[in-house]
Amino acid sequence: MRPLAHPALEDITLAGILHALADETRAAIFVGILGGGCAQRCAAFATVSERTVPKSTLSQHFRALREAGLIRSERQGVEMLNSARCAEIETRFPGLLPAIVAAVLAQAKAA
Amino acid sequence: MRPLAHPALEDITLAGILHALADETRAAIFVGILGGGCAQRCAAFATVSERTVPKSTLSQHFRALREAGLIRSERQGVEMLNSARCAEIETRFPGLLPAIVAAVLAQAKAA
DNA sequence: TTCAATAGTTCGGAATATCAGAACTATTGA
DNA sequence: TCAATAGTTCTGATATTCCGAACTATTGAA
Repeated sequence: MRPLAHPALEDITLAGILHALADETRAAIFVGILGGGCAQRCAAFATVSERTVPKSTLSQHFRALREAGLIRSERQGVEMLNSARCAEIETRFPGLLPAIVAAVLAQAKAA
Repeated sequence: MRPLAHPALEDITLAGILHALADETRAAIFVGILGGGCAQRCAAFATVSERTVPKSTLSQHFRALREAGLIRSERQGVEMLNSARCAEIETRFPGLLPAIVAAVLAQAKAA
């Protein structure tokens, strides 16, 4: 288990962000973390959009979000607390995350 | 050569858009089409960001953008004219494309 | 201290997507 | 009719993604 890799702000790329959020499950997880108010455990998303996500898949989704720079993960005892790096990303790509989150919510509402 | 498939507005998904634009080359093409003022031929992007894109790859990129609903392609004589479906998408996901385009430009400027 | 339980991670193989060269199709102008 | 131009499709190599199984790390008992 290698230590968690979080890219520095200047290493976060637009392509990385878009790729990470292009997956419906990951987008839902990210919005869930954002909307949670506080840092969220991975297991909180064992079911997403009424679909069960296998543990290994879930772990890879979190890794993808982490490596894209979208979330920060810190071990807290036996679990992992994940929070969104919104403020940082806002300085680099102003308005990007709010627009994507709004689109996620708009689509969820439409469905 | 089957007829060109353009999704209806209601069939355009956020995931599709993000996936299409998560590729640097495709994002550059899309921004180029947008910034061109008029519809652009595919061949106009034979080199993108100082890199040569093989014809077949270029064709697949245009197909990806088309199937994501980002562009509309119409044959005009021997060539293909591509235009962005911005206005339509704006009604479905307000603010999304402007934010992504701004991010593409911001990142291009930073590099 | 040892053990079991919990939370995530990594490994491995099958399914899937992407890239680019080669061959193909469609349109136009000699 | 033919050649030239602009894209598309086919194909095989390469790279990703998914998920079950095995693994690691932390904690709270017994």
